[in-house]
Amino acid sequence: MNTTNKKIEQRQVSIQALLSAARTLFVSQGYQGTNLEQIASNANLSKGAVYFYFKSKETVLIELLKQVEKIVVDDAIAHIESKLRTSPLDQLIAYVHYQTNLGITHLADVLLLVLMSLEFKEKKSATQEFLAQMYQRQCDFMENLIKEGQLSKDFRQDLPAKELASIVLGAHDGTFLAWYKRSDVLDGKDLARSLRMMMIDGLTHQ
Amino acid sequence: MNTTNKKIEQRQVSIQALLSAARTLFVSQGYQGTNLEQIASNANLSKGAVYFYFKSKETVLIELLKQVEKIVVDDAIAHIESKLRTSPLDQLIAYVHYQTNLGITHLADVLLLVLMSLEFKEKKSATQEFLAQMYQRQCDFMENLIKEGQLSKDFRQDLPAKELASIVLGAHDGTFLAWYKRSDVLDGKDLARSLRMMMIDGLTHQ
Amino acid sequence: MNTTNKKIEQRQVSIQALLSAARTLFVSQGYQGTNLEQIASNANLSKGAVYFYFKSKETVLIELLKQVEKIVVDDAIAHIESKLRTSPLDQLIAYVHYQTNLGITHLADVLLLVLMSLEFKEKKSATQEFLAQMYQRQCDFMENLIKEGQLSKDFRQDLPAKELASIVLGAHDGTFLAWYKRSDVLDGKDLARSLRMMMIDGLTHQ
Amino acid sequence: MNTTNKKIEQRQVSIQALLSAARTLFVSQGYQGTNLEQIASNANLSKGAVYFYFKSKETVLIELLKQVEKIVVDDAIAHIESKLRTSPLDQLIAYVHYQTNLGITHLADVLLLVLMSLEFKEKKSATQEFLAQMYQRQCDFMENLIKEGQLSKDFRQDLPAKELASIVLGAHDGTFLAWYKRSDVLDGKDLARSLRMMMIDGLTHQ
DNA sequence: AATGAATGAGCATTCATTCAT
DNA sequence: GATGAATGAATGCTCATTCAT
Repeated sequence: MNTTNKKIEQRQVSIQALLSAARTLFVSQGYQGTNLEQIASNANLSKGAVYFYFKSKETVLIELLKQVEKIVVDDAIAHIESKLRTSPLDQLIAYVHYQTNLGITHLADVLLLVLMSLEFKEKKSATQEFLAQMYQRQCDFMENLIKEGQLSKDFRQDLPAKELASIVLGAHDGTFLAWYKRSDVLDGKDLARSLRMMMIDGLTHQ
Repeated sequence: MNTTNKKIEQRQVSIQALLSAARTLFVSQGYQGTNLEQIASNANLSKGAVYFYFKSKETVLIELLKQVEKIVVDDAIAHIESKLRTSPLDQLIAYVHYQTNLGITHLADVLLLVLMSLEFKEKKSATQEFLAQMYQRQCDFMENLIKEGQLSKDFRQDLPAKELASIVLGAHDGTFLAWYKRSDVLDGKDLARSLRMMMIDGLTHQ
Repeated sequence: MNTTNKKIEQRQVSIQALLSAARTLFVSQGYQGTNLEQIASNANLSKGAVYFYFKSKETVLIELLKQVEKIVVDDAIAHIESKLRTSPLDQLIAYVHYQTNLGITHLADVLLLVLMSLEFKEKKSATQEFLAQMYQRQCDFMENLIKEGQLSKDFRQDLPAKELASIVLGAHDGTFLAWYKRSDVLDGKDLARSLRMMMIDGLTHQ
Repeated sequence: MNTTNKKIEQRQVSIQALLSAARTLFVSQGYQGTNLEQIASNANLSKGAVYFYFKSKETVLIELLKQVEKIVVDDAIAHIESKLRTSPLDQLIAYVHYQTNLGITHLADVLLLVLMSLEFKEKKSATQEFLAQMYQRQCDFMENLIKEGQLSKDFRQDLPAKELASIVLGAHDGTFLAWYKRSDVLDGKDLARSLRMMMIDGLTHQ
């Protein structure tokens, strides 16, 4: 391996160390509650290094959110859309499985998304716009899925799709937060299974 | 009205103005994102006045949370317990009605509770302890209610009560957050009704 | 007693309570380290009352210092001058007795003088000027006394009067401060006697 | 000189500039009377720089006091103990010489010690404890020296050692303060000589 | 005679950001 | 590629002072 490659590799190591430190800290302390000194030192680097790799503190967050969007939105949608031939109910089941599974495999990413949405809710900024778009995509996707399910009579028709979609997404977010608050007394598998069944049975109730 | 009464009244006016301003700002910008200058000037007072009435910024929040606890926890539990003779299902219905109704009559209070819980999650402080106790009470209450409903066969028995309780509470919180994020496109009544039915049908599914 | 007299009496009671509280606090915490709230509440009054009786915080101090000047300077000098016919040595003995005695009967006053002199040393203000004049009077008095004693051969002539005067005054001040710092382990009577003898024997050494 | 050395040197320059500015200001205005802005700008730096080098305002003071302890206590004691074979009288003479000399070579340090002792007298803090220990060491050292001198009959035995020690130390402190108050009219050499002789003759008086 | 309410300037401290090296 | 030094704006909080009652 030549010098340039080594450098590029080192670059990636440092960037990943910084992003990883930032994710952990943003989730546990919030964006405002985390300072650059903490991010840098948790990555065994200096504050200056953060500015070598990122334009600002907010850029670090946006970079993280780009990674999260891929996992939580892009891949989720792709995963379901790979099953287009199946019924809306099967698609919903696949979606809910996918999402509850993320709570196990990518908890920090999911929480980061939920928490940053709230922290940047009313703060005009690049981050806010990025998050709003991401949320909109999730809502649209879920609303469409529910609408199809209502047309196919898989799902209940007595409640409007838009509101049902918000509840499905909101219940997921709320459950992740509950899991985060009380992971000491809750069982992750049971929680995931309970959420899935509550959502599916709730939506298919006639 | 005598002089003393006028002063007491003025006191209450100022305190309420400050608390009200603080609630609005804490909900929209977060606790850390709000500074005392904003609270004071939104109440048409100076920063110094805040310290005349409250020991610290955190005391303002705790005072608000005490009010919220009464509305969201004490009154809710009292409301349900006034119906002790009724079936667990009826009690759950009453609870869910009560809570969804709060989203209309006391949205800011409910949101304050949810948001502060997250912001203070890992911050050792009086606030954190206060919030943790409040949340514990809610969880215990809901878990007991669900256990009773499972015993009486009102509710499904295939999922554990503790996790179901977390989902009911989490779904409420998540839905309030969704409502806050997208109140422009959602219909409050529909959302409340959808949440109630999803929860009740989800829990009573056999 | 008529109403007016009662009022005048009440006035004096409040003023004395404030001055007394202020003296104690200024001595133990310094002028800057004491706030008006403490003075007022230690006198069972409100902050506003202080401003009813005094123009400002500094006025409170100046009022106290006027009382102190009478005791520590005026009365001391008068006391010695009542013995004008006696020898300079006897006058010095009388002075030193008087001053060490003040450490027992009026410790707070003496300390207030010493401490405020230091705290206002380089702060241009009415207080500073007042203190400087008081100190000047003490120095002049002592220097003259020593000069006379040197002329009468009561005192040593190998050291200049001005510097000796500063040492006598400084030793007193320093000893009062030492007493204040370590009154738990020192014996007041012994300390006073030791200081008197060190000063007298030191000055009369030939 | 390499880069690292330059940085280390720059570091020391800035730290010393800050400490020096702080010493001057603390002595002339007191600790409370000095704000960080003054310290920083007197060192041609910004307020932030103070916090780059010191944890807090109080840390700046403690750092200064550590330097002072070395000069005023450690070195003084070491200086006398290097003469252990000599008589207590000679040791006292050496001590008094050493201390009066400090008034010329390290006036600011000596004054800082005296003034901060008073300002922190009743303020529970790290500084207070540090100062109390330093003062205790001085008292113990002087008391022992006087006791030995009393045993060897070098010093008077009619007064207790503990109180005599307090007077020697107190007289020094008081004289330094007098010198600071009136250096314009006093002669430093004469003052130092007068203090030395007053102390020695006062202690050896039989 | 005295108080409670309110102000506003001042202060210690934090922190994102810049920059020379 | 990365750091240490330094900045300056922002913030929670204190406190002397004012004033209506």
